[in-house]
Amino acid sequence: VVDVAAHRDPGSRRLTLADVAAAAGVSQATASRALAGSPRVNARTRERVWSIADRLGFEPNRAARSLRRGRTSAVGLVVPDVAVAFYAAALKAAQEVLEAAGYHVLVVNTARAARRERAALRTLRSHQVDGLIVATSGGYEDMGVPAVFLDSLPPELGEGAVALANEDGIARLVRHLVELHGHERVAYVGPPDQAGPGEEPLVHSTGRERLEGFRRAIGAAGLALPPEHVRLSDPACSERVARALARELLAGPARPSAIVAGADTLALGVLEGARDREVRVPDELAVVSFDEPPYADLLDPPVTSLDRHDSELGRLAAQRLLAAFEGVPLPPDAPPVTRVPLALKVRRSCGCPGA
Amino acid sequence: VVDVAAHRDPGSRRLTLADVAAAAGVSQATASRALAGSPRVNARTRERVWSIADRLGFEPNRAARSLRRGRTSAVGLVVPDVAVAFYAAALKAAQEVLEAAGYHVLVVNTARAARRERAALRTLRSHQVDGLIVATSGGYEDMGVPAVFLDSLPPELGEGAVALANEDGIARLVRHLVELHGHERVAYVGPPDQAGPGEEPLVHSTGRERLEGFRRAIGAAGLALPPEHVRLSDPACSERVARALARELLAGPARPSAIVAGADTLALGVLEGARDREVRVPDELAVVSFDEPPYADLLDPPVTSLDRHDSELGRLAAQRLLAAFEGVPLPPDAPPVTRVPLALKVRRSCGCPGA
DNA sequence: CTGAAAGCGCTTACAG
DNA sequence: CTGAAAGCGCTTACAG
Repeated sequence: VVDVAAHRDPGSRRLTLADVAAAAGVSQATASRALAGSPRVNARTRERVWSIADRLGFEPNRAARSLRRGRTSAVGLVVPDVAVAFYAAALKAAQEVLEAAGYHVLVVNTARAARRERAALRTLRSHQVDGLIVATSGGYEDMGVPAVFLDSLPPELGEGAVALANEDGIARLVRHLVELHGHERVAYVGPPDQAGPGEEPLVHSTGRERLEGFRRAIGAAGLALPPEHVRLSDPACSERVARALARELLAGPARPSAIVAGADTLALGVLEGARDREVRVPDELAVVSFDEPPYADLLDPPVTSLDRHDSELGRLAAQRLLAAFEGVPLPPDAPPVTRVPLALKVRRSCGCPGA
Repeated sequence: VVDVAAHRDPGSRRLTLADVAAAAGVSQATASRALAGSPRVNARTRERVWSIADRLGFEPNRAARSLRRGRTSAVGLVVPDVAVAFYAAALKAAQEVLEAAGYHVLVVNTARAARRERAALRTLRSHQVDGLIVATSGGYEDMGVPAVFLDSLPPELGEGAVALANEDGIARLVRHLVELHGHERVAYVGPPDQAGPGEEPLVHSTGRERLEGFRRAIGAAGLALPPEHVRLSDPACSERVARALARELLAGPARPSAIVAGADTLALGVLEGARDREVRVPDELAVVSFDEPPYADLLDPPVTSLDRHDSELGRLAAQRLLAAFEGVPLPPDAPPVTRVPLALKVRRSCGCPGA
């Protein structure tokens, strides 16, 4: 029923290389070489072919080229949710790098489901993508194609991986609360540390790293950590869940004096939960966030958080993939995961006077 | 230099239909028909081919299929900036609809430059995309492929267009300020009403519609509108520019008592500008926003705005494109542009007591 | 119901 | 420096 061709002007069959070659009075082979900028073609001929192709508005058929070459100049980008600012920013940055190198990008959403991730990967394989950038939700399997991982890491690291300095970042937040503000009852609301039941575990998943970072930092500070002061959210880190968790945390008698949120959406949920309980931030409760919320300065109160490097993550992953394409191996002494360090941006939610 | 093949295991040439056919003991033609679910193949044969293909993990080569069929089952999505929440949400929704219908999506960023948009469109044509969804920045030209427009509209409307009810939305905001709060000096900070110099004009561009909507609503309310009370931002609607514009608006003697922001980022900039001038919102200045800012409830003050329909826009555009693929024309009496109506969400920045 | 064969539009050894 | 020809992996008239 689909009739795309009908949309085109009646006689205007799509232009092919043969048309360009005929118009230029050369063989198709020469036309192909000329357009590819091959040095094995006369400079004048090349100019002529170029100008004719340009005048006619010729664009080579990529399907034909891909079929013939056995590669597509396409890269698949697999993300849990493009509508999340973090992934959108990473995608944009990765795309800029890849497009500049002549690759185009196929984006697929997995909705954080391992099964959908596997389906997405198969689709991308059938597209013959030359490589993958994957923010895995636990469904990654080798497609026989170079893969670079972003943010969340599977057991096997493929051609490389780029992630935030999760442990170190959490430690910074905890130290600020403890060393500067003297908090002793610090609770945590963070992303879950494992995939859903029945899904592959993420050995170095972001959630686990942040959670372990928190435990370690609290331990290093010599503080007690009652189990009920550690709360994990749903995988999407939804504000709604964090709000409920914060309400629970603030209900008991051993109420924390500070909360570390393991993601910006969780921090926003915590602020709402505090408001629900009429607990004033920062006077009665300090709140700090791993990721910077959008417009952190305009929030009530402005939220102290680590700075964001979403774009940098995307850019680095793309660069790593391009390096893999060119056969540059990971240096043997290089750490398997490139870690992007994070700095603290102090605002008012922690109790500091703010900017 | 690129050697993707080297990544694959030595002997494991990628599986082809011929392999499946051989394993099933049928011809390639029969295997093809079986996998396509053609009724013109014996049910038992079909089952056998299916199970073998499944066991082998066969995925047909899309480049070959596209080349043969003359269509790709790919749709191009052209947006100014995927990292902007509005486009990210629209993209996600469009993608869900298109993937469910067997299409995949190529996303291209234009960075709001008409020239980059033209380049993107040519790339997509060379991909032989079957259709386009375009949030144009003024560079659209017909590629001989069905196109549906999203949010911003070019002179010629292609197969259809989906946009927000811009005029009506602005009118709602103005009426709320005037009729409920009695404002008489209402200023406007909005997106620009035309493309940059030297670029094609956008006849129905979002910026122009909102601006005209504002002028009309102020006129309908019988209020004066000094020219200096209308300020247009940069095309990206950056917070920084809006902040400067708000500072200017609030400096003069004829200071407005209310500001309508034509986009959420502009509203946030206006809040910052007011803070810079130590003008309290909403006590000394009411602020309302066209789009809802992220976490509007947590801002200081919570921002009164129209509700968002980003996903709906994407979904509708995708559905319209699928209809065009199936040859469903726009009904002759249908308006050329589907308008999504917007409702007011009252919070505190307008002067209302809030929720 | 099944198969042999042509052909989609490129690129690239292979000759010259 | 240029051309004729093969072939990438599918799908689909055309025969049977």
